Amino acid sequence: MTDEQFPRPIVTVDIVLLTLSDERLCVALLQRATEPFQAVSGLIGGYIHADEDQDAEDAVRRILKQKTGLDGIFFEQLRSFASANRDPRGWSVSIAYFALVPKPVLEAAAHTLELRPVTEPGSLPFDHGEILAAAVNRLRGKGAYSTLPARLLPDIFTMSELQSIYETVIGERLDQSAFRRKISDLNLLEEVEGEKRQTERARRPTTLYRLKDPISVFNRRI
Amino acid sequence: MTDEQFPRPIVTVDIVLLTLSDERLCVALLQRATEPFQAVSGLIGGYIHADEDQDAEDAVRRILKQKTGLDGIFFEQLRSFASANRDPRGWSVSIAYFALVPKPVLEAAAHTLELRPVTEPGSLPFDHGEILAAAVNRLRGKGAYSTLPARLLPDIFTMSELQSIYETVIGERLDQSAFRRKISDLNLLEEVEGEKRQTERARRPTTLYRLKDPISVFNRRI
DNA sequence: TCAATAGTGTCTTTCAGACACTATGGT
DNA sequence: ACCATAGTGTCTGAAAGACACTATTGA
Repeated sequence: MTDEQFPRPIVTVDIVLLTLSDERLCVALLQRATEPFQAVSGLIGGYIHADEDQDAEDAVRRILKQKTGLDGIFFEQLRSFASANRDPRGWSVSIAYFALVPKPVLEAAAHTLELRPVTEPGSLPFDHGEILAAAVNRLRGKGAYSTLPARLLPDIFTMSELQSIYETVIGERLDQSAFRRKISDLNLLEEVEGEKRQTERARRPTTLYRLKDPISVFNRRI
Repeated sequence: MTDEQFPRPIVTVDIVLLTLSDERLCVALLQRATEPFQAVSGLIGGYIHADEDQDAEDAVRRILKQKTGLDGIFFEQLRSFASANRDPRGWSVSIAYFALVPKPVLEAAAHTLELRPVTEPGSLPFDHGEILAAAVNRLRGKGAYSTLPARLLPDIFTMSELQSIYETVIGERLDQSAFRRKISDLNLLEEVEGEKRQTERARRPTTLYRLKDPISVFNRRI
């Protein structure tokens, strides 16, 4: 830090907003209003506003609110992407975040978002394809060792729904018995009183659960 | 990304350079040449030079070379720290990296670095304390599931040295038998011909090993 | 009673931890 | 012969996977 005669790079925040639609992991995209890549769908992003944002997380919250209407959803920093050529406007830094939202919450709040399966995201502007891939990787990796995947469900859910979401995130089938045993050993959930059966075509009523802690990380793989 | 009338933040790169000294994990600090915090020891860092650096990793390599003389050592991105008040000069972004270097390599190349145990780093400028803590956390967390800790050893090492470094990084004693079994199951190492006993006071000669791959990540905990 | 999912019991295998044991070679 | 470290064998207990089993209730 010896010299400050260098041009400052552009700094933006980009958010990989993930949700579950039809048992598939999907990314929410927004059509760009301005150049470059005007009218192309890309990650939700924006400049940091030095006057209103105290830190990068503030910028994420503001941008999510402004551009999607969402508020109070889970997000965490992924990493930054910084290079001379990722943006045609010049040297730029994107501080990338990934966010998880239950589909119903997304539908209630969101403006006009486009959902695409993460496996076939189509062509994305800038290096958004790479950022998306990094987010999915992170979710898959951390998903097996944390309650992260539960952030894709509503606050209250059944054990089957939880298992199903883990299967989707991790990408493999899990044994029902072992799954319940592990979840129960880890003591992550609490029962919700007034059990009732959800929408499904099941006959037998299902116990409902909620997370004790917003987010838990553990050693053993689910 | 709608508007570009906002002042651009300062963007720097900061490197948490870790090594092992006396069985303790230490961070290498550099005395700052300029304000703010002139003459205070802090992380190795610098501005991105938009003209010479193609990306952030280029900046890391350049800064490491210029400020420490080190070349070709392991580093990876940690995360970014971005806020209005982390730097008295204004809104700033630090893309933080952590790097691992064997002590002999550090001593051979380094200019005037100061080594401090990560457990007692003293008072650091900016939010460098927080960045250091994040780096140590990452190393501890990832260390048990990868060959990362081996980057603190020379290319060729004994099984005992490897075990010892894992113990230091993870922060707990490991059973010798189980350790060797796991390492051998994972098939990470290859024997080096011409076994010889190293410096120690051991009587029996020791087999020497090197890593097959620069870095490996695995599922099971060491 | 049947369909359909909820939820449990138990066997087997795998693996980590503990710990005692053997091996080697300089002094 | 002895010491200090290198390196191995084996027992035990915990947990994972496989899979069959029972439970509940609307239709």
